Amino acid sequence: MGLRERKKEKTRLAILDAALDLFLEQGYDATTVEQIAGAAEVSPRTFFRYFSGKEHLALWYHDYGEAVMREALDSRPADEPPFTSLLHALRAVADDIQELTPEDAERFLKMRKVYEANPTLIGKAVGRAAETELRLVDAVARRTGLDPDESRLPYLVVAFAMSITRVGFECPRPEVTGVSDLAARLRETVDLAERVFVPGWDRP
Amino acid sequence: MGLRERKKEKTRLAILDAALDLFLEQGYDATTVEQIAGAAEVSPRTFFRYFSGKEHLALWYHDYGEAVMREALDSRPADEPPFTSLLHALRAVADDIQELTPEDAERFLKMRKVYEANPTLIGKAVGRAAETELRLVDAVARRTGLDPDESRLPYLVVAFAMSITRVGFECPRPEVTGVSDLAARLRETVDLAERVFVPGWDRP
DNA sequence: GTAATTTATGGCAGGGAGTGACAGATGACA
DNA sequence: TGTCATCTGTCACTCCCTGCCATAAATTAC
Repeated sequence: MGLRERKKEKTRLAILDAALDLFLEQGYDATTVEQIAGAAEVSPRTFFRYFSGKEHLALWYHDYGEAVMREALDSRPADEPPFTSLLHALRAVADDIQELTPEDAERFLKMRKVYEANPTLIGKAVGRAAETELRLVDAVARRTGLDPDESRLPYLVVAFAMSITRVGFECPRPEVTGVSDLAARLRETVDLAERVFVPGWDRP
Repeated sequence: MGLRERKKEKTRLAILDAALDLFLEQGYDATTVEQIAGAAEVSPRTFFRYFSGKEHLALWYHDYGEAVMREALDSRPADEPPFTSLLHALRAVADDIQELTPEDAERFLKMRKVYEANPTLIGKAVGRAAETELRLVDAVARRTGLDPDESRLPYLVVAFAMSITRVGFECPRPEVTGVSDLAARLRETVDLAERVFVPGWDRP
């Protein structure tokens, strides 16, 4: 990796960390881009080159989570029922969270606190998740050979899987003290949900 | 109803209709609040007194839908399993859509077209739905006597029900030509979903 | 090592969203 | 009719975000 790329990564993290600290200190809404940029020692204009906006910061781990999930999905056998595949993908996400570097884990937990203090952010995150859903529907449709214009099954399968994700992540209590807690809760929710569907419901 | 209230309702609808037409004409993003206010013959400042922003316009029917759903939920027997109650509430929403006045039905369908042309709007709508979810979780927790801090069941029940709603409304094809189509599809999705859960899964 | 090229950064200008404050207009009501 | 409450428009302001251009830094070629 060249000096240029390393520098970019450093600024990206500087902005992210500055933002997280400011959010926790004085609240998400009360924090301006100008402040974040100032704390990270870049110009506001540069901030927008790294992040599309304040919201983008808050959704930082979503894009990563989606990538993990889609990779995991691709690695499942093609003839597996899609819901089963998605649940495995969710477990892969849980595993991945646990393997975050200490720095990333700290960022992750800080962001979680920001979410707890700003319920409207949850809405934005869920909105972002809706876009992920559309891509997953495509993936599931391709895997099953179903046409999403004809069958509502791919939509349902994905929507249910995302519900499980959301419930696993969102529930504020009991309090989460580390990424392991969170991973455990996600796994637990997957286990719980696994038992409530009639076997084979997700087969075309 | 006094003259004052009638006038307010008229302005509200004037703004809404002006916005819908502009959205369809030149796109949601390209339409400014100033234009909407101008077309509705009010000042921009007044626009913001009626709607918190452009987004609020797009979520106009959500608040109403939530109200319908919660009323329907309240009217179900308290000892009914919560998921069953929610599915009945969804059917109530479907019934309600069908009974919209022709004017409201037209607005509803126009808004749907705007959504189709602006996928990011779906995300915002889903985000709003997330707030609805939290309120429904409370309602379900109260009905079942479950503590949402202890059991993840209320969350799951509500999240699954909302998934069904979303799938029913969102799926763009086959094309929807009237509110009856939409109501039918919602009912259809509820019927489909009803069969995929193991009986009694939602009982504490 | 130096020159040429690519790429990141900062500053500036400007549009659009959204809000608070105040003055004037208009319906409500005695 | 006169008083009161409420709605409306104007103004000024902050913040978000983008396009544009000049500068500075890293990369590559020579």
